[in-house]
Amino acid sequence: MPRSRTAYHHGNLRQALLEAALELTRAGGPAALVVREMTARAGVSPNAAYRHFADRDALLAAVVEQVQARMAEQMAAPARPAPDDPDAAVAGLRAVGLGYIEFALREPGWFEVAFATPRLAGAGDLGRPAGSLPPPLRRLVEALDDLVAAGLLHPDRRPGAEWPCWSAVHGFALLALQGPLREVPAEERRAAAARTVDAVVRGLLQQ
Amino acid sequence: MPRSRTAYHHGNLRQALLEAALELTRAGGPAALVVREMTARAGVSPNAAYRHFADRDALLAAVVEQVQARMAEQMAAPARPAPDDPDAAVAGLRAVGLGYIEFALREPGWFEVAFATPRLAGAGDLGRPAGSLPPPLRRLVEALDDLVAAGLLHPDRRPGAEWPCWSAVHGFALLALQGPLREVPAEERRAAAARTVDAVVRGLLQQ
DNA sequence: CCGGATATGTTGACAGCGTACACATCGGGT
DNA sequence: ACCCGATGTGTACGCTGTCAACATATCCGG
Repeated sequence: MPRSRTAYHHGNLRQALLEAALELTRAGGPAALVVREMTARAGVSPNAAYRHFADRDALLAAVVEQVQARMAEQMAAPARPAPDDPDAAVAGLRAVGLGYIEFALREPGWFEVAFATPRLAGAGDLGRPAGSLPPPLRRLVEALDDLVAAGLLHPDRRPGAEWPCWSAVHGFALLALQGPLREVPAEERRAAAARTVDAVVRGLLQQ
Repeated sequence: MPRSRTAYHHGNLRQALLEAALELTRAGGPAALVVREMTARAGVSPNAAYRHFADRDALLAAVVEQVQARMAEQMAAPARPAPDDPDAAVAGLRAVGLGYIEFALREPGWFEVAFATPRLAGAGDLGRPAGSLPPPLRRLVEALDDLVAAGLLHPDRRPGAEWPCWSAVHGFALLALQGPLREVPAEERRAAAARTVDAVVRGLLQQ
């Protein structure tokens, strides 16, 4: 409810600024988050932003949060498999990995933003409070738990299983966005993505 | 031969600038490459740099080249295995992967620099001119070829085998440098690195 | 041996960036 | 009815990369 648009007080500028910031970073990543441009799009003077964010870093952190949420939404979310369906468990893990890569390729700017923070808040301890993890990571944790439930991954091997998976898809995404994989044709790239996910999943199951 | 140090003409400024740039980026990555600071360290005015580099991007490209060379030097280079030694071939591939990760952790700034280029020159076509590939990549190509020679990887599976390997170690390095893996203790991190390399190698061999 | 051409370094300036400080204006509680 | 805190504006500062004009050292042909 933006009540009196008195032309001086905006209503809820914070929201408007965040939307402008999302628009900017979508096209150009974190580097495209320029305070003056963002405030101009909101029809406001540059310094107005400082009533809502301490500095550019704080602003970026807020954008990161928004982007991570969208990322989780857009990552394919198939129904979790029944505990006794091994094939579905493996398929679920694969889907999480490919979803990660797909998001990165579809929204390069936002993907870069999602990691543009000194410390990815609360992802270091993969510990118990599963609900407090960044949403994309929670998907991965669940898929691995399902793998254990299906009897495909020994519980002893469960701790730390996130890292190989995350490493593979994260690395692939970056090679495809900023690295040499950008120059290979889309078809071949898609095959490479599938093979990468496949290799790490297979390797994980047999360790 | 820096002959007359007449205090106006430097001798070979280009080299001095590159060394200053390496020093700066070593500590702070590409973002720390500040023209004014670099020229100051060389004892010269800011604009002097423009006699040797078109602009900051060209300068960065030159630094990238230097860093990639150092990276190749520092990546463990064990003797290539005999064509009939499967264990040695696998060990070789593992060493390349772990060397990549080790370099990234030992020289975070330089590692970031190594990828701070719009297009990683000539890495897109993993094609024939093996000598023209960036040095770190060549190591990987050789290790995979050795795997084929040892009969562990079917020649049909050889093309594109670089991507899963590179993805895994690259992703791991970034998660460890800028991502959540930074917060986990070094011991655990080392184990995760080994497991990641292991998983992808194992997965690759069984595809 | 000398004198202009050329390479190389300096000076000064400009636009764009994040942001600190002082001031203007609006909305809500006493 | 008033005033006070929240919110937006204007001005300014230091930092960045980079351009244009100028100064100086080196080299090459007469």
